[in-house]
Amino acid sequence: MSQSLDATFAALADPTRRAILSMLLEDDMAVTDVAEPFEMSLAAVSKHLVVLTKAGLISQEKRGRVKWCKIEPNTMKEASVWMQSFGQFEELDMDAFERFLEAELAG
Amino acid sequence: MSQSLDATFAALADPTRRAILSMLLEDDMAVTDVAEPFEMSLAAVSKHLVVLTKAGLISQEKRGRVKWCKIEPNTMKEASVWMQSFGQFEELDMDAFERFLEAELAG
DNA sequence: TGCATATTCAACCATTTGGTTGACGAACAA
DNA sequence: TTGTTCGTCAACCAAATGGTTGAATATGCA
Repeated sequence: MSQSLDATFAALADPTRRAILSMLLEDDMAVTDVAEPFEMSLAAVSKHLVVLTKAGLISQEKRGRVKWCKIEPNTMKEASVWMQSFGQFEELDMDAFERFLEAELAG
Repeated sequence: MSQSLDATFAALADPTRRAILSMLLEDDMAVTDVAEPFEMSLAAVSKHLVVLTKAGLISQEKRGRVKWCKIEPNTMKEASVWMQSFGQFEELDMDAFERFLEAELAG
């Protein structure tokens, strides 16, 4: 489902979370492996993953003990297109544009 | 000059600030006029404008008593480019997008 | 001069954010 | 069963965020 731009941009505002997204671009990963390169606790990384999940930027699926994280590109696409619209379609009604995106990307 | 992605995304995470950017797409505006449609104090809007300025998303120029705000599209473009690096997005449904554009721009 | 307008500053407040630690439950392995 | 690994939860903390109000500054105008 389509997440809010608020949550998407807030999630992207943190460098740790952007790094996590870059890592997940390579491949799906378990929570412990996601946390490994960071100099913070596993619990902290786990919280970052919750933020990313709530924003719809990743999804998590538990198989056995292991919770796998994978990128959900649609949400980022929505934000990306919202941003590109500045400068390209300056005359657009942005409210209508947001409604359009929401409808398009929901499907 | 290039601002940090942290600041750019954090600035974009607030709906008031995105609304301000949409308004400034139409035209440059004075601080008081930017604040007018919002149900919050002028000081609060002034703070939002500081955030947008520090992020490089707008610039402000004082002429007489009036401080004019204008969009700086380059910063948003840089963030947009960062997102494009996640280039896994499927293309938007361009037919639907063009129908939307046509409808919007006709009005 | 004296007053109104435009904007910011300063102090304050409640909430959110990003981190910590220790305890916990769930799943595997011996 | 016993122990180990995976991940979250709960409580706590400091700092940042988004808002308020009232005072201050700076410009323009009569």
